[in-house]
Amino acid sequence: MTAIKESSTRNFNKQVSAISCPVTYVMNKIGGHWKPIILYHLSNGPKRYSELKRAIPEITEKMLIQHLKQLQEDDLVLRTAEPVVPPFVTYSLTRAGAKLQPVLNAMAVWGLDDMKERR
Amino acid sequence: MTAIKESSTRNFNKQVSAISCPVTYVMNKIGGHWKPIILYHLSNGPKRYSELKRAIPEITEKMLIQHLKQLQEDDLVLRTAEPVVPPFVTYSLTRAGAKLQPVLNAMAVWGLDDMKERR
DNA sequence: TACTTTTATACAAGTACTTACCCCAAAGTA
DNA sequence: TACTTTGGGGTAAGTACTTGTATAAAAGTA
Repeated sequence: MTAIKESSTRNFNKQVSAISCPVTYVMNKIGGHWKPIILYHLSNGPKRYSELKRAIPEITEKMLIQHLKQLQEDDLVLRTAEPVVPPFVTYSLTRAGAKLQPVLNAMAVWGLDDMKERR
Repeated sequence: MTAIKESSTRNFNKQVSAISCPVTYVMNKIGGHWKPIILYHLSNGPKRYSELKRAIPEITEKMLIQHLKQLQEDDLVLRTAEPVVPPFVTYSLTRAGAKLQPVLNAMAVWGLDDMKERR
């Protein structure tokens, strides 16, 4: 799962900066390329793993799983597995994750507007 | 400047996905750890290079310059240099950059709230 | 003269992110 | 029997991100 050194200079810096800058705090939680995209797709309601995969065809399975795990650890996403075969796993937003909606919406609005302007 | 291969699989995927998902489009422009942070600091008004450096002590000069350049290329940030020695360079948001304010504000609001909840 | 200031650039090395490919369980279906 | 389905795990290799250190110009200051 690509372990991240707890004590790297990098990690330390990111943690320090999060204390004083709220945007830095947010980026530590949902930064990176895929997380906001995953959260955006989940904001329309819970989805199965395979549905997410279809909704975001460009992401590899590895990345999808990895980010879903990190989002679980940060308590933004909830994983619900039913013990059947083949597996039936559903991902949904937690309360904290649901609160990200205004952020994701603001992003989507800006994105659509910017795409239009540059056309 | 760490050239990025135009034709990497990675790049291709990111471009493809941007077409259908507005959040993906946004992440292609302001994704990564530092860009939103830089934009956030510039949203309070234009700043000199050295002011940005002081405002974000955890970023290295390399990263700061590199991201400022990319933001210029994406037409989100404007660089204004006065031809004096020592140099006097000011960075400010473009019109498109200024429109990101709702996004950055939504982030800040969520961050402050989440920090409070988890205390 | 030597040191400081500001805004960078260049190169090497380390760390993280992403892809590519192969593997698995256990029930259902051909 | 053999193949399909779902939700992953493991490893290696490639690519990008980040740091660290050295370097520069040209005027002002000690």
